[in-house]
Amino acid sequence: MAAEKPASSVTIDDVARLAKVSIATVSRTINRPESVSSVLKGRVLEAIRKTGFIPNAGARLLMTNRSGAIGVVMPTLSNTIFAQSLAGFQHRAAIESFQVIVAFSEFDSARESAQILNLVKSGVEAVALTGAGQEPWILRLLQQRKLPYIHVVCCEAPLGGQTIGFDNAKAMRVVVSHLLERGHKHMGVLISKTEGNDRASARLHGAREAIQLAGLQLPLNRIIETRNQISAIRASFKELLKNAPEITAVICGNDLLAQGALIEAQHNNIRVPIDLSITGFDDFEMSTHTLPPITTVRTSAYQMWGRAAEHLLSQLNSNKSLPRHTLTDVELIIRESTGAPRISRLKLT
Amino acid sequence: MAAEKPASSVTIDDVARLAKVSIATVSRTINRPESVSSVLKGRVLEAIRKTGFIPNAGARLLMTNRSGAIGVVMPTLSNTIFAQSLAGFQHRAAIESFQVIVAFSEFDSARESAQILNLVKSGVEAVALTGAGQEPWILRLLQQRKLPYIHVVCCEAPLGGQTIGFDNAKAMRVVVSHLLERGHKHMGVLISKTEGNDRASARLHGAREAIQLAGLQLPLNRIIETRNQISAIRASFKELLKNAPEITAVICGNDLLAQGALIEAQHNNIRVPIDLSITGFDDFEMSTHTLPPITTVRTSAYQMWGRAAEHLLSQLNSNKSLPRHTLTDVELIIRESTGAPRISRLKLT
DNA sequence: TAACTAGTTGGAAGCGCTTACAAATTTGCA
DNA sequence: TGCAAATTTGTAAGCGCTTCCAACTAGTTA
Repeated sequence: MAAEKPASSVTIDDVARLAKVSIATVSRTINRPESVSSVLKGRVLEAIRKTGFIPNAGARLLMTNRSGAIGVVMPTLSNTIFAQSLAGFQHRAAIESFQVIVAFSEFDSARESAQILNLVKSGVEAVALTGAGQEPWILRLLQQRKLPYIHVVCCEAPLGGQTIGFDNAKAMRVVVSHLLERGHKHMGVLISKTEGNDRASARLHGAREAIQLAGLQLPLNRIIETRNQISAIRASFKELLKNAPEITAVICGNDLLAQGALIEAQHNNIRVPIDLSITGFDDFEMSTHTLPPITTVRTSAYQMWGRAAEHLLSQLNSNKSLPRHTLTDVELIIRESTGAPRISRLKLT
Repeated sequence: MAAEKPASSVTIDDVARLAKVSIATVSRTINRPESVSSVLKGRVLEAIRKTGFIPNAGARLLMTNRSGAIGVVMPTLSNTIFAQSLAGFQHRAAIESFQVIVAFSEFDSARESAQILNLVKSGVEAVALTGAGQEPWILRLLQQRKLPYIHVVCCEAPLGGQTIGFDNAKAMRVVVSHLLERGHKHMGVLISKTEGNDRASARLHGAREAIQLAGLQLPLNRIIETRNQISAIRASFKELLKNAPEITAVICGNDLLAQGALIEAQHNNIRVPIDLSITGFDDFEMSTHTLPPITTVRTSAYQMWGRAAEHLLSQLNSNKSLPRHTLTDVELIIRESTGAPRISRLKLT
């Protein structure tokens, strides 16, 4: 009655012994099966099955420097868009059997750096980052270690980094153009906290630019920065209308904000778009279904992040150089939340 | 002019040489600094700083069998509740500097097993699983390898597994009780696909049980299983009302379904709760803000998953045994989406 | 002063794999 | 059939760490 070895400590030696081959042959049948004769391959496979052998991750990583894991850092999951993004990234990585280690910065650069550093320490082979606002030292560290990384949701990056995404400012300019075409002269902006958030900053900047280019004004009290939380958004929306009751359109930095704005409008009997136009950004699934559906910018986050993963993986699997900047399509989706500006004054309840 | 060593290949030897100590001392100042004299510690720290040394993850894992990573498998991120769940889990793990590797089963057991296996292969120290419907072989594999794992969002598990969560059936019975108290006699159920989803199954079962216990019926055509997608949910809601126009309340298996139902109701001029009551499950942030706000069950997913992480981590850090089953609080949150049943017939547009 | 303890430090042995290289075997072709 | 080439297999050398153990130092105590 031989003592059973705990499955967790079955090593390649055990398999080799059982299959009556050398450990090299076992290793080869796992990693390059075509280089092993079918007879031995059969014996080894059988032994692996019998023993429940799973190669030790540490030993493997030590020899190959391949952990099979890639990291991704996002600000948060409290906005659906990031859930979609993560899903797109993970799904693409899973196709090539890569594991995804996920970390959140909570819109804090220092925290982001720490998280990236932890990813490096844990041996990821590549990293995807949200936006391009990272602290330079951590990017330099990635470069020194030759760890492929990519900035997603943006189109330019410091230190010659790679990007995949679109021009946030430009996309927002398109939104404003649409509003201008509809005849709006007085607009307000609801945006995520811009500090340490280059996407939000760029979108705000794009909106301001387009408005000013049209010879109009965007005073500071028509720009409200707010948190990713419906109650906060509703309060901010109300504040915006109190600050500037003359506005006929509210430009939201993302669809979550637009949803919050729409909800608060409903609660105040403000009819959208008759009394007020509202625009979003990102195109949530939900934005088709709200009443009214929301005019927004489709950024295809799921696909974009999927391509980000693909980009990193192909860099790991080959040495062919890839385009430094990949632009993804964005599309203005005009729905019913935007219309002509109202004539009469808006009465707040 | 000495050739610079690429930062990625700075080893403990380089640090030792620069600090003029042995590699053992370097290792100790990293792992048990209290056992090193302050003089040498200073020299080593300085050398680490200068070289940018980061210990090789593979070598470390090989020696210690500690990867500093834990895995989590969820069905999807297409329901906000899982985004919250993942956030709770990751945040708790990050506190103890653990990395989180995330995988999705897409409600497919075979895929779930494969994902769990991949997690094991990549060296995670523990795994959190959604529900208890996993294939037995993969759970047995985890047990054989003595990998701590826990089933979340449920309260009993096969093979003596640990759980943290609540009784889904019981919670749903509470929902139905509420509806019964309001006087409802004819109810329908909108639920996620139950195949391979033990939480949805349990919730459905709980609803059916409570209804039958009240001497009422829940015919099969009043139960619609649907996907996590607003358009699908809306169609299912419509189907349900077509199947059984007599129902006065729709019990939804989660808040996403409830939101979809509410939206479709709005589009059909069905007044909630005057014409129809709707209940949810999970308590999204959004559910306070819909018109009307949704009666639901607060499951505190963020906290629950945070505790799941905590549970696993404390198992890794000590050997003290923990309670096999941890029950979390659930609470019926009564809001305005439930009222008395209507008297007149419902007219569908 | 010698012997002993407690606190530091370094030498060296692996951890479980992959892979270069050599050895053994098979195959192809004159 | 014989010999070179091609294929398959095994031996053994690490990968970069952690940690056991022995050696050394300094501080007590007899």
